[in-house]
Amino acid sequence: MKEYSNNRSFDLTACPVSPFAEKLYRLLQTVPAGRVTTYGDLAKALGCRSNRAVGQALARNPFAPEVPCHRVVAWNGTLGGFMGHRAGITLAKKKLLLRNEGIRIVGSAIVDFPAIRHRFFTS
DNA sequence: AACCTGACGGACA
DNA sequence: CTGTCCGCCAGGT
Repeated sequence: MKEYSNNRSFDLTACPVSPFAEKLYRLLQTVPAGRVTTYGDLAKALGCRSNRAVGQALARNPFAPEVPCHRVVAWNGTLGGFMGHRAGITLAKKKLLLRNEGIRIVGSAIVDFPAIRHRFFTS
């Protein structure tokens, strides 16, 4: 069963993760459907200077789709750079998930990316 | 502790 | 456009 006492909608009891990953997942959950974010944005918001560390944590995300890792795209709004996907999540499936949330994709690029890019820092 | 890996991002050929 | 290389750093072994 899931516990929500700490604003989490994933079960850390059943599947413990590192503090870094927990922070990341919780942050990612603030990205609403229909919006996307990037690895770099997540890293920056976490005060982490390694976007790779973010990607690594997302790659092992055991809480999909509660933790919407499919809303994380490359810095330039493309879905590419998805070399070596794991956990059976394919690029095609991500496209479907995103399109199901109203996000339009042409080729491997998100249409109107800057407009639907979620911003963690108010500006 | 040392080493390897990587769903990144940038630079370069 | 493609392919390499490198810095980044958390996590796994």
